Amino acid sequence: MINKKLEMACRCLRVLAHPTRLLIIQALISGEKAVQEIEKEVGASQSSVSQHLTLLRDKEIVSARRAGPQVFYRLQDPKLSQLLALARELFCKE
Amino acid sequence: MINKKLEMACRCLRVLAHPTRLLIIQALISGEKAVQEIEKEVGASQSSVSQHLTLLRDKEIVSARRAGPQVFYRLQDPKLSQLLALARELFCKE
DNA sequence: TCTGCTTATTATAATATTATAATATTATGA
DNA sequence: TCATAATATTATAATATTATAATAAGCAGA
Repeated sequence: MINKKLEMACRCLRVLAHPTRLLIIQALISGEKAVQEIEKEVGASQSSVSQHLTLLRDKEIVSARRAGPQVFYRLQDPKLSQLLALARELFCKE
Repeated sequence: MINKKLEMACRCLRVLAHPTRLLIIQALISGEKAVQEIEKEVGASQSSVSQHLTLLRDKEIVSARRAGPQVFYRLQDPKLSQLLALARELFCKE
């Protein structure tokens, strides 16, 4: 009953289902940002943000580009904002 | 930064992010079903299905209706199938 | 190469989630 | 009330996730 695709979708959803990671994704909807900027926006520690970004990268939800000492992250698929909008509609009623 | 609505959306997403629970939701897209039918469709034990249904009920993702000895479950919001479709598009590529 | 800045990794203790087994509840018919 | 079928709850051991602290690694300018 439980196949590979279902497992993968679950793992991706689970990676989305974390407050800090949702904030990171929210921050990236307006465009790519360096880790430092993300840290400030979401208000989490360097290590924490880096680890969350690793999880998001592993699931190919975000991708990274190095520019000198900085690493810029961006969303892989703009459909992600649709997913977040739907989640808001469904789960943030009134 | 992290507010109540965000927390709630996270908790709901986390409840979605489980293989058995996704199968349950999938099974309910075609209409309401008794627990027994759900058990058969998803291939999980009585206790397991019941516990998963409790989590889904707690988050108001499904609702229950008792009819004699049976309890029928259904999806609260048809938008859920849109969410699943989007998740499939995003996370079940090729 | 040394220094400073940015980001990543590792280790770990605390907490949360899960599956299973056992038991309890609820409803119905004999 | 008793027996049975359907569902729910509880307890618990195994596993997974998380935040924090410490350390490492990558890059650029002096």
